[in-house]
Amino acid sequence: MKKQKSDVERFAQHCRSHGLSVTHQRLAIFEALAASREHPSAEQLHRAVQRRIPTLSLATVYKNLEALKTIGAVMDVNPLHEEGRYEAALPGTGAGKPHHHLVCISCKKVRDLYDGGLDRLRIADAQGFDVRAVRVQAEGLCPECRARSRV
Amino acid sequence: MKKQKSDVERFAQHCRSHGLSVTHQRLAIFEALAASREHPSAEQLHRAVQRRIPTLSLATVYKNLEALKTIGAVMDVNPLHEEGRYEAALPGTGAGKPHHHLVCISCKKVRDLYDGGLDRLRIADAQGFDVRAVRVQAEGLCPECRARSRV
DNA sequence: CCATTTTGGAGAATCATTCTCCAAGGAGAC
DNA sequence: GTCTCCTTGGAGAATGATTCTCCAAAATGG
Repeated sequence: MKKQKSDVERFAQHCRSHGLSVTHQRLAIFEALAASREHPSAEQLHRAVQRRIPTLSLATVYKNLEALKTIGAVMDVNPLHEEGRYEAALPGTGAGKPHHHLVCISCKKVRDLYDGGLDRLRIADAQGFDVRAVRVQAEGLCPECRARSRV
Repeated sequence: MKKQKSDVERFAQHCRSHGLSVTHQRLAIFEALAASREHPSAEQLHRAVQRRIPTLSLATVYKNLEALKTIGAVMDVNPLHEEGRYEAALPGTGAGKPHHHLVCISCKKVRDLYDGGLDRLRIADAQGFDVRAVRVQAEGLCPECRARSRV
């Protein structure tokens, strides 16, 4: 079909214009990701693509996801997945009250964000989920990393 | 000081009422977490508490964080930190437009959430951050997990 | 203080992710 | 198409975070 072709073309151009070659492994990984609405893990993508390319190694999936992230063709669902981060949750600890987070995309620092306006958010279409909490995560560069990147 | 004492008491009661004994390791870990505004990792907490309890093992920190999570005294900053999750980000892939996420706290499934009302959020006090993106994460039980938990 | 559970410490085991090294495959020039 | 050059892929080892196993020590309830 025509539409499919043009998506592949767009991807190929995006890669080439950023200096990445277009291998069939890379293309297959991207196609599998774009076709899924599951926000898959590297392992799930590996399994999916292996049906087409049985020799595909898991390390290749990781290498390609990393490469595609740097050219903006792929995103992490979450910027804080490398190690667990915790906060106290008992009243009196400061974290007892509802709050949100500022996350530095460079150094991964997290700051609390208290903003009454964000506490009244309503989810219009919860798709059958029983929503227990709505968290806002504002992602950007912290003051320290801004200063450092300006040097 | 009086205030300090009462926080410790509150923590001890919370533990006992949930069937957890109150060890000095557990208390020290909670105190270190409550005293920090850094949203520390397990490793950072371990280093902090070791100054008071040099023999404390890292495994103990993990075991206690897990135990305290189940009684609600501690929370993860992020429910998706066990493995990386990805999405395509090129126009035409559906993930190109701004969107938010519904996350199941039980099975960790992620669904896209398109809601124009959430795209206009402004951060009142960005604390010097250069905010690049504001993501809303609605956490709760997905339809499947709701059905399963009702059995 | 005694008996019963729960917990802590040490290190091995596991899981996700990254790295190393070499051979194979793409991209551009002819 | 063919020849280089450089990027990429595959295999498996290495690393880092987290969990498990096993036994001794400490907490709880009487």
